[in-house]
This record gives sequence, structure tokens and C-alpha cells, in this order.
Amino acid sequence: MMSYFINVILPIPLDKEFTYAINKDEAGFLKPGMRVAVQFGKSKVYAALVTKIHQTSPLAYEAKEIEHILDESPIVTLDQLRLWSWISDYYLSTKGEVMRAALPGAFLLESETIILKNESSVFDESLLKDDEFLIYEALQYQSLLRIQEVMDIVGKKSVLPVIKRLLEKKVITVQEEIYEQYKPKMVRYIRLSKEYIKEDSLRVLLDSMTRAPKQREVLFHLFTIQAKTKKPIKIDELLKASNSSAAVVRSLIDKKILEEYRLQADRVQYLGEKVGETKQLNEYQLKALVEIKKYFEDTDVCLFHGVTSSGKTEVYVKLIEEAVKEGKQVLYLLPEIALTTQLIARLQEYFGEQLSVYHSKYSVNERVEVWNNVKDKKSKAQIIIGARSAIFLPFIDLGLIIVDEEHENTFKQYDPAPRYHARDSAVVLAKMFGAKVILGSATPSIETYYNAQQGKYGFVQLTRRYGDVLMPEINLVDIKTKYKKKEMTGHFSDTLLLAIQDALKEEEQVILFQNRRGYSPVVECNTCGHSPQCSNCDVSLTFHSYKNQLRCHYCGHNIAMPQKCMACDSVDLSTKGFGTEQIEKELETLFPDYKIGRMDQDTTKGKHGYEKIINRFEEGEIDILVGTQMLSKGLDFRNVSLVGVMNADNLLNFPDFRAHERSYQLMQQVSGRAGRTKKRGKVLIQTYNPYHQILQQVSVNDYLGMYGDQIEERYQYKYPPFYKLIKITSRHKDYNKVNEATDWLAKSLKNVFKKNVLGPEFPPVSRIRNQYHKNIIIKIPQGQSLNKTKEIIKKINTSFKAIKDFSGVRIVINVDNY
DNA sequence: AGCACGCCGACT
DNA sequence: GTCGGCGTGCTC
Repeated sequence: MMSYFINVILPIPLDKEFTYAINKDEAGFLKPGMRVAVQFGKSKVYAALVTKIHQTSPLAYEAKEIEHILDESPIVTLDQLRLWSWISDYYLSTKGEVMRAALPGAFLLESETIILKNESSVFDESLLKDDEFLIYEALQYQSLLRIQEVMDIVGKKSVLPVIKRLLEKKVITVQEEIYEQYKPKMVRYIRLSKEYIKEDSLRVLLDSMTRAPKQREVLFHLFTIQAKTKKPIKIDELLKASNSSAAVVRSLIDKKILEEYRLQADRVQYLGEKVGETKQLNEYQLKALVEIKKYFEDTDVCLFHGVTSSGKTEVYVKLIEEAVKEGKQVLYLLPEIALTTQLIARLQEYFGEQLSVYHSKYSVNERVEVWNNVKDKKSKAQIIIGARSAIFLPFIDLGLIIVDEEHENTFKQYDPAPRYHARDSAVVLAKMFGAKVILGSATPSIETYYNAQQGKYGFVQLTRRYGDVLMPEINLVDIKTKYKKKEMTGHFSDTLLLAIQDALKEEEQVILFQNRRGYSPVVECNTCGHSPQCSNCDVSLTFHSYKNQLRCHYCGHNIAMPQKCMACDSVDLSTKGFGTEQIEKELETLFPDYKIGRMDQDTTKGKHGYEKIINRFEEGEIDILVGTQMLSKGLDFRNVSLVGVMNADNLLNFPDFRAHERSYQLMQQVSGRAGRTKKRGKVLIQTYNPYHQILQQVSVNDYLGMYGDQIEERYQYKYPPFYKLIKITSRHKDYNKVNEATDWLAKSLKNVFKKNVLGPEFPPVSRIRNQYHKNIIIKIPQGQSLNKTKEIIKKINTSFKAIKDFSGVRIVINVDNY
């Protein structure tokens, strides 16, 4: 007899595919990309993804049978599986991890053990121990118990031994309950029963209803609605229109005059009309559009470098329009944080129902719906706007990808693996479809700009702001001298204060940027110099005056602000450094007649916290907005005439080879918020070091100068784009173990890669959540094979894992960790 | 990842 | 003595 098997990917971080047995019918039905529920290990049930159907019986073990099939048709396309493979190979992660990141949560099964009474056995109650009896007793009242409930009953968290004993004594039975999380939303509709559709039978009916005026009225309303629209009529709609109660409709249904039916409804709906007509481009935008199209004749990727507020979006819109006209799907990628209602609303104006949004703020169900719409190539999901995970959608016929704010580092996923970069993955994705890619930015990343310079990417510029608004005037304020001359009030120079006053007088708004939240990052005792540290991490606690507490920004640990020094009991405590909260406080005293707002992680927590603040600012309810880098992302405020950077130095002094590039981008982006209308905006940057090259370049908008310096430095010091980087981090709670482990790793790596291995070195914060971290960086020169390098790293990692002394040391490999 | 098995300290 | 801590190894 022939046996059949499938290979599956499980959504857990294992590199292997697993083999399960299926029967002949299942073999005929299953296709790669479909999900099956399988038992894995003793009790867990997972949704596994089929990659292959075959007849090769495994030799070393007996394959388990699958539980059941979960899909009618594949939910994942072959193209997606290819992208998954690429991502797992390139970023050295497992397929299971990619699967986890790629599928909307609702596609992953969750199983839960439930405990039931064993009805078919008799046993002696007196033989039960205390906790066993408690569970037994609970089952007399409740038909089933969940693990969580058992934990509550016995009051401890390790309940599996008890359950096992009860199972042996045949007191209970257990079952694995599987949830499929996605439930289509059903809406109740109403229609006239078939018998009454003919006019004469209807008349008879209406005549017979003289004694039920309410019901008659409902019927009349049904007809009126029907006359107006051909669409199915919702019960809710009818109730509202006829202003009657559900009971009336109920009795009509009971009498079989009306008929209720259910239809699957779309959660993702766009209410509103599309304007249709897209904006006219100005001559510069038009020129850019023509150039992009020219490049697309023989290049797949094009960098679109347009200064802030130059109207890049309108150019995108034209390109999208054309792709849509050809029946192609379009993906518009944005950093999570820039996915604001502002931008979505703007695009909806152009594309109406053809646009779908996909990002983590959306519910699991909504995401499944977008997923399915893309897979079925529905027109309502022809254009997808989304954050990085949108690259995982099941595109069928992708024609264009736009990566807006291309330089943003949030396109790179940092923590759970796969540590992929959505921009780079998007280029690979596009290639699979022969689609085109636009990388757009006002401050392109060095690598992308380099690729464009090398002719690898097309390159189109837009150097004028839309409507010929002038670029803001950027001035540097030397606060070192200001402090000396006593021209500082708190953290404000007189120059900045004056500018704020002027702006407020003109009824214009002000944005102040300070890239640090809280009140002050360090609290210090003036007597003994002690400053409170986090007990789990190697950092000082940040003082948050609003809640009067000290908080760790790495692990969230917090304590009440102490009244006196914890080391010497002195009451003479002072704060060092400053964050957004302190600026807000100072402003409140300096400008008591104006409304101050603050935008940082602490004030934008709630579901709509972010939007609320932005709306208030837009409506003019806030005059001065203080915030962290959240402010720099794609926001479009009409009435801001002044932007102040409170302190540029802490950006520049960041210990990272990209610190300068990042600082430039951040300041340029923040500056771009100023003066988006006719009047020329003003930007003031406070710094101790006004002669810093980067600041000079920011002040005159010299991107090219910055690029030139940076690319030179990257070349000198062997950094990207000339060298690729892979970072290997070891983590463990034991300091010595981390040292030994990284030393071993570094030694093995240096054997092969010699001088191109840097470290091991502790990061600036070496302990987070009681785990020590230590890094090794591998630099890969251009001629060196990436694949071979990764093979070697994998091998070394495998040998490492085999060493007993290092067990428990977690290794994190991060490819392109920038 | 989860989960079981297995070996050691601190409590009824 | 047992309970519960977590180190170790396996899962088709």
C-alpha cells in the first residue's frame, strides 16, 4: 500500500521541516500553502503550513498523522514561500520564525487543554489528596475546567503533576481544544419570503394585515428601501427606518412573511466618496514623474530624493494610478509611526475603496480580511498601505512598491527574529514579480544613495517645495556661550525664547524637539554622588515628575521618587540632563497664557493617544508641542512657523557608526515641519558645538556634503555600503558566562575572518532585564561570498551549542544590523 | 518555543 | 521525606 506524507513548517523557531502522515484522499486534496492542524510533542496542537506532498517514508521515526485540514485552498502562495526562504536564508532565521512574522495572528492556531470529569469510572474519593479533591469537587459544579482555572483552584502554577495523577486515577479526562481565531463577521439581512414576491399574493397579504398596523408599516418601509437601493437590506437598517422594535420584525419572520439571512460582512470598510480626480502636478513633479518612468524602462529600483514638503506623495499617486490601471497590485510601505490617519485619509481621497490598510494596530480579524482580499486580487485591496509586515501579504500580481521614508530604521525588525529589513526585502519581493520599486526620502540612507550613485538604482530629485514655499531658515545657537553670558533661562536660550514669543504673537505654532522622554535621565545626590540605578539593568533611572517616580526605560521597572539619597540619606538631590517633561514644565512657567502639549511614548500610549494629540495640535488647541522623534515622521502641520531643537549634541554623540547620518536625517526631518505654507519657516538648533560638521551641513541643507563625508568615513573604516555587517550577541544572566562564551565565539570567528571580527565588546547598556549582553561584529568585504560567510557562522554556532559550559547562553545573530 | 524528565535545596 | 526550582534534550 502507498503511504502519503507532507512536509510542514511549524510556527516555532526550529530550522527543520517536519513530516506528517496523511491518507490518500488528503494527499489528493492538500496543496502547498494550506494549513493543517498537527500535534507536536506531547500535547500542543499547531497550525502547520504544508510545503510539500510526497511519498518518501521517513526512516528514523514514524510520522504522526495530521489532526485535520484547516483550509479549503492555499492561504499562502508559492511566491510567498519563496520570499520566506529568502528571508530565512538571508537573515539567518528559521522558517518557523518567518511564518510567525508573516501570517496574521488569527491564522495561527492556539490549543488549550481542558479538563473533564471521567463519567465512566468509579473510584474512592477518600484516596484523593487535598488538591486532587479540590479539582474533583470543582468538576461537580462545572462541566469543564481550563488550565488557568485549575491554577486558581489549587493556588499554584505547576498543575501538570496534579492533573497527571488525576488522569492515572481515572478521575478526569483531558481534551485539547483548538481555536481558530478568525471568525468572519456576519450581518443579519432581511427579505420578503418567496411566496409573497408575486404581486397578487402580496396584495392579499397586505389586506389581511389590517389588524397588525405595526407589521404593515415595517413592510412598507422595506419596500421603500428596496425601491431606493438594489442592495441587500440589513435588519438594523430596517428597524431604524421603520422606527419599530425587533419584536415586530421577529413576528413577521415567525409568520414566514419575512426571511432572515446572514451574509459575511467586511470589517474593513471605507465610508466616504472618492474624489477621483488626482491633483495636477506642477512642472517639477511632472518632470520627476517622467524621469522615474524613463528609469523604469530598464531599472527596477529608483531612488526618489525630494526635499520635505516637495510633494512626493502626488508623484506616487500618479504612479499608483497607472499601475492600478494596468490591473496591478500596489504596495505602499511606510514606517509604522508615519501611518497616520492624515496620510491614509489623503490617499483615500484619491483611491477610495481600492485602498486597504495593513498594520499592527488593526485587529486580527481585519488583517485576515485584507490578507484574503489581496490573495483573491479583489479590487478593494488593490492598493495596500502598510508597515513593514505588509511585505508578507499574498500578492498575486504586484506591479509597484513604494517605500516611503526609505531611510527610516523602523523598517528593520529588531527583536523577535526574523530580523528582516522591509525595504531590502521589498526589493527582493518586487523582483519576484518583475515589479518596480520607488524608494522615497528627503534624506536618503547612505546605502541607498550610494546604490543610486553607482547606477544600480535610478535617481530622481525634487529640489523645490510644493507651491515654491522656501526651505526653512536654519540657525545654530551656541549655548556654551549663552550659558557663559548668562543668557539662558532654564534650557532655553534668549534667541529661542524670542523666536517663540514672535511666533506666538503671530498666532503661529511652535514645535520643540528633545529626543529624550521623562523629566531627567539621572538623579544625583549632591553629597555623595550616588544616583539610583535600575535593579535589573545597567542604567540610571529616569525621573518622571508627572508620576513622581523613577523609571527604567529598558525594562519598565519603577520606584517612587525617594525623598532622600538612598546611600547617604542626604536630602540634597539634584537632576542631571533633561527630557521632554522638563521642557514642558519650563514652558508652562515661561508661557502661562499658552497651551503646551507633549508628545512622547508616555503621552501617546492609548489606542488613539497619538491621533488625539495630533488632532489637538492641528485644531490649534495646542500652541507649543514638545516631543521626541515621533514629531519628525510624516506629519503635515500648516501653521507651524518655528521648530526648535533643544539639544543637538546628545544625538551626535551616540556611539554608532550611523550616529551622524541619523542626526542629520532627524534634524532635517524635524526642520521640515516648519513653514509649510507661504511664510518661510524658522529652525533653531541649540548646541554646545556649533562648528560640528553635521550641524553646519544641516543648517545649509547640504545633503550632498553630508553624504560625501559619510561615504568617505565608511570607506576608511570599513562600514556599509562597502562592508556588510553581521552582529552576534550573546545573552546570559551570568556575567562570566557571557564573557567566556563571546571569547570562544570571537576566537573561532577570528580563525576564519581574521581582522574582520570586532569585539567582543559590551554595549553601552550591558545588562538589561538581568541579562548581560556582549557583541561581536563581523565585517564582510565586498568580494567575500555572503553565503559562504553565513555557512561558516552557522557552523560555528552549531559547534558552540554543543559545548555544555555554554548551554543557556542565548545567541542572537543580526544580519545588516543597521 | 513548549514541555517532560531529572537532579538538587527548603519546607509541610 | 516531598515540593518545586530550573538545567537538558527532544519534538515528525
